[in-house]
Amino acid sequence: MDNTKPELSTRYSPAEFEQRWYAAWEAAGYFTPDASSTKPKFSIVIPPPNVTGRLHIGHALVNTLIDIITRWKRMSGFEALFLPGTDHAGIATQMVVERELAKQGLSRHDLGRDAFVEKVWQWKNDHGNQIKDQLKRLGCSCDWTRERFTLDEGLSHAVRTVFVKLYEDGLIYRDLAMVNWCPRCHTAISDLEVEFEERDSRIWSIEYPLADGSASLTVATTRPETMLGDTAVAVHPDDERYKHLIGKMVKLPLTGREIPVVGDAILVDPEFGTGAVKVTPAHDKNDYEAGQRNKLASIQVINELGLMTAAAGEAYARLTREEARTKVVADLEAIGLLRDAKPYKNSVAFCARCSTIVEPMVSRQWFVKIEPLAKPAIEAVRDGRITITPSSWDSTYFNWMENIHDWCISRQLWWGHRIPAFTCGDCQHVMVALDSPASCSKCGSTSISQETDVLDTWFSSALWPFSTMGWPNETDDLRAFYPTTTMITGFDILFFWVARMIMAGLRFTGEIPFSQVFLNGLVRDEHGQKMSKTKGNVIDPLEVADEFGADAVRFTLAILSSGRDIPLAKSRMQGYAAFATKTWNAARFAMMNVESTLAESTSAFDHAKLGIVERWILSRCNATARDVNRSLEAFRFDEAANAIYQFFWKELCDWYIEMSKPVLSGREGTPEEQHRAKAVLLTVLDRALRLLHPFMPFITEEIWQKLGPADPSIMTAAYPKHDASLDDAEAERVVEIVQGIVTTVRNLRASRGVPGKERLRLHLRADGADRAALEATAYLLRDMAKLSEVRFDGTAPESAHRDVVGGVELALELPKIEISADALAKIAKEIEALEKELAGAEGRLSNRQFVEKAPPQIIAGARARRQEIIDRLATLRQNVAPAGTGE
RNA sequence: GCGGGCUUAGCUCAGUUGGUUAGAGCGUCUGCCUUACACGCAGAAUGUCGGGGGUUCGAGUCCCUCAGCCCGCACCA
Repeated sequence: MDNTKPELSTRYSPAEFEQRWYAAWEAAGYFTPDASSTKPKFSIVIPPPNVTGRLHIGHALVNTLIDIITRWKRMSGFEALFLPGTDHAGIATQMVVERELAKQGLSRHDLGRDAFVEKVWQWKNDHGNQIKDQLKRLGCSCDWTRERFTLDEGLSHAVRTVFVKLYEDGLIYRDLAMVNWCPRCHTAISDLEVEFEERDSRIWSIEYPLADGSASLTVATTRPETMLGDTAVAVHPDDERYKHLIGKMVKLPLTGREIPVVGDAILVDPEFGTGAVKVTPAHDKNDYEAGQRNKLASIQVINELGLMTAAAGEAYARLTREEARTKVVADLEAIGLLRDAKPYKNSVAFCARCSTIVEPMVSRQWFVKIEPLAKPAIEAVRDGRITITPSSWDSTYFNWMENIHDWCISRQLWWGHRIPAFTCGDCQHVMVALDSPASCSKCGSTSISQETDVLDTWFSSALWPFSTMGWPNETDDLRAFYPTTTMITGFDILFFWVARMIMAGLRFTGEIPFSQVFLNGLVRDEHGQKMSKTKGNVIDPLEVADEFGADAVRFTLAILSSGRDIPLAKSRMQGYAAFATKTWNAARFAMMNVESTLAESTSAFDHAKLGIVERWILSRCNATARDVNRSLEAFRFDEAANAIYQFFWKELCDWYIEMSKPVLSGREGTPEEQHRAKAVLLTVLDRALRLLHPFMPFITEEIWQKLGPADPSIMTAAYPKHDASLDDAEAERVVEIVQGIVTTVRNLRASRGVPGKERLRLHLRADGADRAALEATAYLLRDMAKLSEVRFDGTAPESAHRDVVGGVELALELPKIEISADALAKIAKEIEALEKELAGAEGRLSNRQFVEKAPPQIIAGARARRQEIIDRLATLRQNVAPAGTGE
């Protein structure tokens, strides 16, 4: 009770305190959990963003949700770890640096491998902190002392360890295979990194004459340029039209090469097209397999850069695929062998990274034999050790895992984990080991060279939950925080990342990497369109954080986060910035009224002596704590945020603060009551701020600190939990009646156009406890409904307007203002609706089946409702009856 | 082809194990500067819950079916 009352500035200006609080929290070490703590552990690892990237709204969403859960757990008594870090993102990062080099007219080959890699590291050191600063700006409570990078020495060691183990277990093999090749990235990519898109194209029919000139076969293709590499024509072995041709030779147009007609029941569907298929084993997956079956030659006519090779013929060599296509079609037409070129829709494979058309290419690559890894990973989800939320993703997960293909893990890049395979220069013996062997284990030669390929970035990401904790070493962190508790990430990387982490975790740590997976939706614009720079509908999280405050951005993302698509608009953020302002102003009001600090006043009131309004708000606050905790348990961020929003704004501000004003100002009640009201106001504000803190960390800390708390920071204060002893059904029931009466009177005033300053007289009829409670709170009715007096003596005049609220009959004396036609029509409409409902209720209650089968409480509810309708109809009819004829 | 999802107020979405009276935010309309807040207060309007059928005493909720939209996987001569 000093005279230095805490104060908040009159305006909410998040820029004044958000960054200040982040720095203070970090400096105080609040983000850094203690692995040796005896508290229960909660841990979550960040989905590592690309180290060269900038934070986009999708990152903001995921990390906000992670931070909400982490802060909530931390306040709920857990030793909580939010482990941050970044991903080296092989292709993307290499591309960025190559683009930089290109500006100087250089390619990576001009620098050489070592110098180029050094250049990328330099780039990483110069630009890799951007994401970090952006996460800080959003308030993410990451433990920066544990920050990791997928190319750190520790994580690289984990990658090599895993590679060696898988190799030794026979789960990694190197083989010649048809892979997806990106001519632009100049590397193989995995099936997942290929995106298919429907394109309007053509299907060309080409005539292939038999070598003996006796006849010809017509084949169809969507890629005429590949005909230069055809090594056979296939027909179905049972096809009566063609079976006699099997074994004969065809003269391949434009090249003059003779190729055989083969029978292949797998490749050819006799119903499709002409029933004859050209076979290009070097450039088509199915043709490659058919080539193996039929022992066909393979002629590579397209090279690693997507250019036609010498084998395609001098006329076509060095043309691009597109140029070759045009020329082949023209040349065929010129010699009269092009039958037709019909418009055709087909799905084209693009590189997910650079959108170049992928070229199927045969090359020697490293693969992971995935089925043995997938099986236990399927089990872990099937038996519930890992839960996926929303659960509708289960079947997608199973569907993919059960039909999984071997994973191509080698990339022809320079930036990444170089594959720890070593080849003897003399005997070609291949050794896979953590470190470079000094000599060949077979022939003793010291001429050893390491594999030049690097690993798919996702190979290292798959280890992230344990490699970041120090695995394969038995570290304190690994013991304390692994398995992690929760994984939150976008559903788009369920296969890329989540599934692979589960497989890797089970295989190498023998444990699930996390027990809960929450898959969040994808942020779209307000019309559901994907955000993209070209469309110009991108919302930059940093920009909006500056405009509305990081708290508003976080709250908006949380409250919109349900669903697969998250339609985001700046106007929504503006709306929740208004909520922050509301919070600020409510706190200002409280501070103008309270007389003690939070530290002094906690539980400084005797609950038994509290008035009904105080009991009510404490009960509501308690129910909100229950709802918020329950929603967060279920990852229903939208429900949780909404529960706080509704409680804070509607119940706390619109009702409780208004209802407490008469007592707080001293107009009503005793000094003791005033004292208690102040204590309750402070208590409820404190609890509300704590509930809100995970969503809006900055504003809650700024306000809370001004309240003179006992704890050093709200982020380490206890999160409110439901306390059954604070549930007060009776207070809630009574206050609901009070609210109902106030609302009814306000309604009538508005619909009758009663001027705001005119005070009206209200008559109430209630029994026993209700009457006592209403008499005790009559001052509230007077205040909030602008009444001159509230009477309980049954002296309401005939002309008064009647209504029933929660069993309490009310009669309002209205001035002689004609009921408007609108108001009358409204009442008539309501009567009509009630009559309809009454008929329904009566029909139901007189239905024997309903009475026999429905549960008792439903029947009781129906009876109560029927009575309510009857009462209400009576009052409504009375109100519209001409004066004097009413009963 | 296989698998999954969506269709609820003008817009964007909630709606737990079926319980009859379908909610929120934003927007719209009306009246208010009431001593925390006009980024505010009070009040109001709006839904054949995509169409049809079924199960049930009772369906937005379960089943079937039709239509439209979306996503993933596979295939595409």
